[in-house]
Amino acid sequence: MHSEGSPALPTTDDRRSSGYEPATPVQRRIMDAAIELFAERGFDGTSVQEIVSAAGLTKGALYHYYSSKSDLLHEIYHSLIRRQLDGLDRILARDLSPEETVRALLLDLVETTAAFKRESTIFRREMHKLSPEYLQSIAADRRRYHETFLALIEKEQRAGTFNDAISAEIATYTVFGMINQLTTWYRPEGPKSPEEIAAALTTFTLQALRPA
Amino acid sequence: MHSEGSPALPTTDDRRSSGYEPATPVQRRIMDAAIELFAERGFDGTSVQEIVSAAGLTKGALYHYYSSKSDLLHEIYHSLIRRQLDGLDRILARDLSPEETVRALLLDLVETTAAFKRESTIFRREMHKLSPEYLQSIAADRRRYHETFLALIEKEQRAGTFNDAISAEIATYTVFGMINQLTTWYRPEGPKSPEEIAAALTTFTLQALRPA
DNA sequence: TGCGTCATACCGACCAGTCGGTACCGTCCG
DNA sequence: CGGACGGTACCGACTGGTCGGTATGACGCA
Repeated sequence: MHSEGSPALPTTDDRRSSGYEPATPVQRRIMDAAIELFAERGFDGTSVQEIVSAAGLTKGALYHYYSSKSDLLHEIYHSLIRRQLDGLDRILARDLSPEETVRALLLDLVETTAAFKRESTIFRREMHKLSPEYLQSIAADRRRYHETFLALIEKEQRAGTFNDAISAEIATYTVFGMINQLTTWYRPEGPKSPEEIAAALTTFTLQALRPA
Repeated sequence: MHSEGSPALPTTDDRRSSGYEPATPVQRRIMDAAIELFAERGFDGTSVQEIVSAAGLTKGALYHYYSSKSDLLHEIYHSLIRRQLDGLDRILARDLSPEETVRALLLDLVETTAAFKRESTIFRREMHKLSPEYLQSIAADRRRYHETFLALIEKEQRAGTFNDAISAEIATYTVFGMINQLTTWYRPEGPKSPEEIAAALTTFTLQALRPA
């Protein structure tokens, strides 16, 4: 159906596969400014001029590296999702017990969300602004995380180590809802460290799932 | 409308407290269009022209009833918050047991969020766009709900009927996070009714808080 | 007749994106 | 060794169009 240049989707030959950082200092400055402003004023509430001014550059520089304003948003989402999926795979590869897997996943989710709070905030607010095809790809990634977590709980319920009177689906939604909500109240300088938050959330979750 | 007769206690100050609806049909049409479009495209992503076109009117009509575009947003927030706080007060007035209070609160939150899904979505995404003074007032309302719920849990923990190994704060954040997350996955035509969702969430929460 | 209600026409500011141009680099030829 | 060459990085003025908001007046009902 696409007869000519369609929006660039993320491809597997990403040259920055060893890291998530932009290639040049100028790109880094642009992304930093964009993340800061998008998190503060929203995507539509931020003008390209504001971004480049904050970065101490001009529009020429931005459009030299990025094809559009949405391109910036795509980059932000992409690097965040990639980071989270990397965490998921890394933890699954460790082949821990279900309980320890839950603990490790929650820790990773909390730490990632805390460390990239602005990006997570943008993602939470502006996900719906993605182009349909891009949204589909991102949604698939998220679903994978969701399904993995759900399957983990359901398996243990069948084995009798988790309480099957609890809806695994609701439990999953609750956990991810809590993670998303983090961006609204977590403060780096606040009294609770990410580790403490993750520990408390894990206790809460495992306590709810503990057999009757 | 619920058949169970709420006595509709007329706590009337001069404002009409019996309903949250705009006074005139034209206002209703404007608000409906605004809610629909804000939920779909975001506040900044929606133009005033689009709102009045969708409502079959012109800008003259909108600016006759509302002072600005932000005013529409304020109205949406205000009626939603008022509805939720009314629910809170109504439930507290029933003086139920703590467990039943939790159950009733969660049911009301889920039902309200489901019934006003678009408004809740807008609220979740665009809260930060409120003017500082308005934000302060809305935040105070939210905090009241939060503090009430938190105090409820802490009181029972001291009484020994809830497990005090659980962080009451994390539990509260988790519950409200789940409610907020509802707007991203709840579908009126979906398999789970608001009542079922509320029941499952209540079970999950009370199970986690059950003494060791 | 007077006022609430709404339409029409319009404004200045600002928008994302473009384009001609420039400064500075390594490279290669003479 | 030097100077022409070409590519990358970036500048900043500009464009067509859209934005939220306003001024003014017509229409109908009390």
